[in-house]
Amino acid sequence: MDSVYSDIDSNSCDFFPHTDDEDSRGSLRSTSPEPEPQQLQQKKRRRGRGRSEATVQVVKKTRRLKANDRERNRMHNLNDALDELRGVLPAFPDETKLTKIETLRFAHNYIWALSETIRIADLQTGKTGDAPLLLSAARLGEAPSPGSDACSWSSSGSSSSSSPAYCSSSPGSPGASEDCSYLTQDALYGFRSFVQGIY
DNA sequence: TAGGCCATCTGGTCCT
DNA sequence: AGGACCAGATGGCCTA
Repeated sequence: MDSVYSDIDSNSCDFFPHTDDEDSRGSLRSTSPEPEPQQLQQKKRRRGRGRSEATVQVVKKTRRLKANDRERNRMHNLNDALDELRGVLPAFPDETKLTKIETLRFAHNYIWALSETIRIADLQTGKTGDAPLLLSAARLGEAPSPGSDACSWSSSGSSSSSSPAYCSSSPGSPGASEDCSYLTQDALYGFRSFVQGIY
C-alpha cells in the first residue's frame, strides 16, 4: 500500500504528476469492487466544459489543499479543547498526559461523580444541615456502590444519576453510599484512582 | 517487535 | 459551490 499515495505525497505541495488519475485514485477507496474502466472515465471527463485537463487538476489540487488545511485546523481546535478539558480535570503534577480517549472517559466519569456528590450532599444537607462543599470533598474519594439507590454501577443507564458508561469493573464502595459522615484524607487521589481505574 | 496513540490526508456526505 | 464533519487509511513515534 505504500504506493497508493506515493504520487500525491500529500504533505508536499507538488502538482499532481499525473493528469488522468484523479478518478481512479478516488476509486481506490471506494467500496465498489469493480473500478470504472478507464475509457468510461475519459468519456466522462470529455463531457466537462471548456477547462483544460491541467486547469481542472490545478483546481482540484487547490481545493484539496485548502480542505486539508481546514481539516488540520479543525483537528487542532479539537485538540485544544481536549487540552482545556484536561486542564480542569484533577491530575497529579508528575502524571503523564491523558490520552484522548482517557480524557473523554475520565471527564464523563468525573462529571457523573460530581453530580452524585452534589445529589447526595443535597440529601445530607436536608437531613443534617451540613455544608455541602465539605461533604462533596469527602465524597470525591468514594466510589459508588453497586445498586445503591438510583445508581446502577455496572450498566449505562439514562437517568441523571446513572453510572458512567465506561465502567468495566465495579470498584466497590467502603460502605453504604448514603453514609457521608466519613472524610477521606486523600479524597482526590482516591477519586483519581477510582475514576481512572474504571475505564 | 508488536501494539497503542497520534497527526495527517483523503473522499464522501450533509448543510448553508 | 464551498465549508464542516466524519470515518478510513497510512505512517511515524514511543513503550513494554
